[in-house]
Amino acid sequence: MFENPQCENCLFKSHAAKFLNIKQIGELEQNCALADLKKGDIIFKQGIFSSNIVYIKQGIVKLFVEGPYNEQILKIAKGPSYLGIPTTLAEKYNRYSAMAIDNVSACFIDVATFKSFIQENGKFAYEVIIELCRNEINLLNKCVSRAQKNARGRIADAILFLYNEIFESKTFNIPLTRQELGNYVDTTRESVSRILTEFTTDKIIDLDGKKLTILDFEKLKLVSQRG
DNA sequence: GCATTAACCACAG
DNA sequence: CTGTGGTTAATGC
Repeated sequence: MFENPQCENCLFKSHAAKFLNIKQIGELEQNCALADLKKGDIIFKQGIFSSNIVYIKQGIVKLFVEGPYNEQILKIAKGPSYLGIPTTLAEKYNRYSAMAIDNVSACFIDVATFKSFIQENGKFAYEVIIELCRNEINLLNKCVSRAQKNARGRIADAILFLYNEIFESKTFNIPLTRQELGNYVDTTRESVSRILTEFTTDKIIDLDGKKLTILDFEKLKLVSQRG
């Protein structure tokens, strides 16, 4: 009833997987399972043993940790993207959780198989490293944003991030509640609400519930820098 | 002092 | 789940 996935001709094949040879593709097909997830589905959970690397083919996910008071959103990501490489390769128990915040199509890859590709196939490994590097640079930028910008600047950054990295369109539905957006940019849901209405009255954005349109891109970038 | 910023609380859709 | 108003604390002229 469950067939092995067809990795060779996958429409969402990762950059790294393009370098796998026939034998390795065969191993991947044997050791990987597909899942279609809905908004709100947990992909993996903090504190729980995990033996899979997840590859998101399509869809949007959030990575978060359960902090002492709130859930802290570490990252919003969309497919195609690997998920959980740091926490699965370096740790026994997951250090953070991942949840689908949209419909997601994901592959769960056996970690031993994934490790063997890294050890046997330099080009595959290189592509994986590049993805990890990009993630790290993004996190560094977020550190600076968090430490040195005020709430307006951080929310402007979040809007720019959603535009640049996730939707690539000036109109999109914010995939998070105000509370989650607050947890993402280190502020409260009240401040998010207030600042978004400020941006609306300043004609920087247009807002209708979750539907956001960037009206004044230059001004938004200015707010990102100066708050 | 005075202004700004943002968290916390409460209440209403 | 959101938006808004009041209050309060911290910080910087």
